Amino acid sequence: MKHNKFKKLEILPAYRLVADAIEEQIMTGKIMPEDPIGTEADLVEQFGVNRSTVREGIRILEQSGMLRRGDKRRLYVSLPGYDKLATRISRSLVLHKVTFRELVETLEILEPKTIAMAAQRITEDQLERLRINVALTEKELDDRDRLSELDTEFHSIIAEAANNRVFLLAREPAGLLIYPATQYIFEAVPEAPARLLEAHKIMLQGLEERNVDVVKTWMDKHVRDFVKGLLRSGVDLEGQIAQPHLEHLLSLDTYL
Amino acid sequence: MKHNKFKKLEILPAYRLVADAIEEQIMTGKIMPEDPIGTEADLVEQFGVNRSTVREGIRILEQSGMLRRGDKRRLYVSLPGYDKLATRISRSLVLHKVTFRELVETLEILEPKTIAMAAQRITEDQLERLRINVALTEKELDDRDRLSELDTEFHSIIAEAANNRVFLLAREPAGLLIYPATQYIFEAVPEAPARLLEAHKIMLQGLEERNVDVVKTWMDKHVRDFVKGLLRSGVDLEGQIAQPHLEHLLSLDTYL
DNA sequence: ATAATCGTATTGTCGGACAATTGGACTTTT
DNA sequence: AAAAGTCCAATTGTCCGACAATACGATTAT
Repeated sequence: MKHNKFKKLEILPAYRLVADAIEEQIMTGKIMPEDPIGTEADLVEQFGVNRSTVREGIRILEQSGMLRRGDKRRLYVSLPGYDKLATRISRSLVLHKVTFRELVETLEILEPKTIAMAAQRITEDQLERLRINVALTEKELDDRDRLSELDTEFHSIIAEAANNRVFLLAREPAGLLIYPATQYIFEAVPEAPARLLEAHKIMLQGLEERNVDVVKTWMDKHVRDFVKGLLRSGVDLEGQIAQPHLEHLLSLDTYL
Repeated sequence: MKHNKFKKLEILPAYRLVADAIEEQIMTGKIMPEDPIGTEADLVEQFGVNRSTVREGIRILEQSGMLRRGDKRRLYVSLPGYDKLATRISRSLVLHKVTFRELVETLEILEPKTIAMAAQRITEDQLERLRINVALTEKELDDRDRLSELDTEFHSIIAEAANNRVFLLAREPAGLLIYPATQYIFEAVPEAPARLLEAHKIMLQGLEERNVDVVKTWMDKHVRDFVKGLLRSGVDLEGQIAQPHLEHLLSLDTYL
C-alpha cells in the first residue's frame, strides 16, 4: 500500500484563478447580478496579471453564464438563464447518446406531475399564452415543423406555470429533446395532429378550471399517445437521438 | 411598419467562431470523444487567427466540458460529465435563489420514482456500494458532516441504479442542494441519525429483494420525514438556501 | 432641436517573446 | 536489464506592446 501522506497539490493556471476569484465573489453574494465588473484594464490591475490572462478567465465565466457583456460591451454579473442551461444540458445528453427510452420514461413521470402542479398555480397570463398557443396550433395544423415547435412551447409554458424552478430545470431538457420528434410522428400517423390538438384543448380547459384530476389524467394519456406514435413511426426506443433533432439546438448557438 | 427585409446580421467575435466551429464538429459527430484536437499552433494555422484568439475559444469549450486537457496537456474532445453538469446546475439554482419549498417538492416527487426504477434495475455492484455506504453510515453515526455526505451519496447511488441518465440529471441537482441540509436536522432532532439509518437499511433490503412497493413507500416516508426534520430545525420553506450549503459546491471548483 | 463631428475609452485581434513543463530519447549507473 | 539521470524538442502559460474597430459622450454645426 502506498503512503499517500500528501494531498495532490492544486496547481492551477492563472486564468483559472482569475475565474475562480470572480466566481467566488458572485457565489458568496459579494457582487450581485447586474453589478458591473470593471473593465479588462481594471481587472488587469487588480489581479496583477496580463490582459490576455484576464480575458481567458472572463471567457470561462461568460460561458458559464455568470458574466455578461452589456451596455457598451461592459461586463456585468449575470444569472445563467434557464433556457441557456436547459439547452446546454440537452446537448450534453445528446453527446452521451441517451436513448428515446430514457427520455420518454422521464417524461411519463414528470409531465403529469408538472401539469398537476400547474393546475393549482397557473396565472391568468400563462393561461392566456396557452390559449394563444392552442389557437395557433389549430390554425397551423398542417405545418409539421411549426406544430412541433408549438407542442414544445405548450409543455414549456405548463412547466413554467408549475412555479417550481428546480422542477422546471429538471423537466426542460427532456422536453427540448423529445417534442421535436413529434415531426416524425406526424409523418407516420396522419391523425396525430388532430389528436394532439384535442388533448391540448382539453388540458387547457382543465387548467382553466383548475381541475387537477382531469389535467393529470389527460397528460398521462397524452404522453402515452406520444410514445405510441413514436413507436408507430418506427422509432427504436433503445436507439439514440438522431441528428435531425439537433438542428434547433445548434441554431441557438449564437445567443448562447 | 418597418420593412424588415434583412435579418439581423450575426456579428460574432472570432474567438466565438472558433468555439462554434469546433463545437459544431463535435455535435455533428465529425469528431468524437477522446479524439485528439491539434495543438494550439495547429488550430492557429487551420483557423488563420492568432493564438490568443484560439485560446479564448478553447476556454469556452473547456468550460462547457466539450474539450479536456489530457496527456501531455493536449486537447481532447470530451463528454461533460454528469457530476460536473449537476454541480453547475446546482450553482445556478443557488444564484437564482430557489427556495427550500421548490427543492423538497421536487424531491418528494422524484425520489420515490427513482427508487422504484432502481429496484427493478439495480446491479449487484451498485447494491454492494450501497451496503458499504450503509455500513459506514452506521459506524459514523455521530459525525454530522460525514453523515450528510453519506446521505447524499446513498441517494445518488440509487439514482444511478435507476439506469436512466435523463432522469439522473433531472434529480441530481436537487439532491446535491438539499441533502447537505441534513446537518441542520441533526442539530435540531437528536433521533434523526438513527431514523435515517433505519430508513436506509430498510430501503437497501427492499432493493436487494427488488420489492418496488416497499422501497417506494419507504422513500416516500423518508422524504417526508426529512421535510418534517427541516421544519423542526427551523428552516423556512419559502426561504432560500443559505451560504453554508454552498461550501461543498465551492470546494469543487478546482476540478471543474 | 437635430444632425454632424471629434475624441476618448474599451474591446477584439494581432505579432512576437520567453519561462516552465512535459514527454521522449538517450546515457549512465547499479 | 532495470532504474536513474541527462538532454532535447514541443507545447502551454504568461507577458508585452500595438492597433483597428466600435461605442459613447461631448462639442460643434445646421
